[in-house]
Amino acid sequence: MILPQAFYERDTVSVAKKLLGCYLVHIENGKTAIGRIVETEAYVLNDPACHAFRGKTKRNSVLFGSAGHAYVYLIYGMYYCFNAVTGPEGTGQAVLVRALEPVDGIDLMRERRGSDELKLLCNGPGKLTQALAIDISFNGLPLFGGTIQIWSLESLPGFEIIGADNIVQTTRVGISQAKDKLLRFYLKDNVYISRK
DNA sequence: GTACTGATTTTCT
DNA sequence: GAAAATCAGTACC
Repeated sequence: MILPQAFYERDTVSVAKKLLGCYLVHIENGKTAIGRIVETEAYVLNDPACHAFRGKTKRNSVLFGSAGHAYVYLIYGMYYCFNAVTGPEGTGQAVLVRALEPVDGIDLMRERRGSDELKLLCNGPGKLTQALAIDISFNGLPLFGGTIQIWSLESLPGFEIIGADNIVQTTRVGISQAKDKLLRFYLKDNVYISRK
């Protein structure tokens, strides 16, 4: 099923954990690329590392919109990061998707990434946007019915339910503010995460 | 194996 | 002018 908008309206940390094991799907001109989310980070209220912390700007305006939309921005002048807006509208919170396990459209991902190595296709925020061809034009698009969607397959037989025992909680990557907050989550023992 | 560097643009000080 | 939610390549141990 496609995760409904209400899924994203809950608190950001819960959404970050619940997104683990879900599937990020990009369908474009009949070409499909799907990855299983294995690593996320929460950017929350009163969080100096969150782009919304210093108020609304042109770049982060989507963060202050309603939950369940994509927040995409350019980082270090060359890579895009993909987030899902969370929480009550206007609070400026989001979950950053940091790594995917390639599931479908793998040859397409290899082509876009210029690499054959499965483990290197989506194991980082800049890499997964490249593999799924996500760029700034996706900023603000809904995740519940557009060209980019997030699916949960938990209710189907044969798909693993992710519990607390399978989630590792640790500190976020690449930030200098609020370094000590434990707001990064990844699937235990998964080889497709960006780093230990 | 780890460590450092260049690429490149938006944003804020 | 500096820093930023990064990555790939190179140098060196």
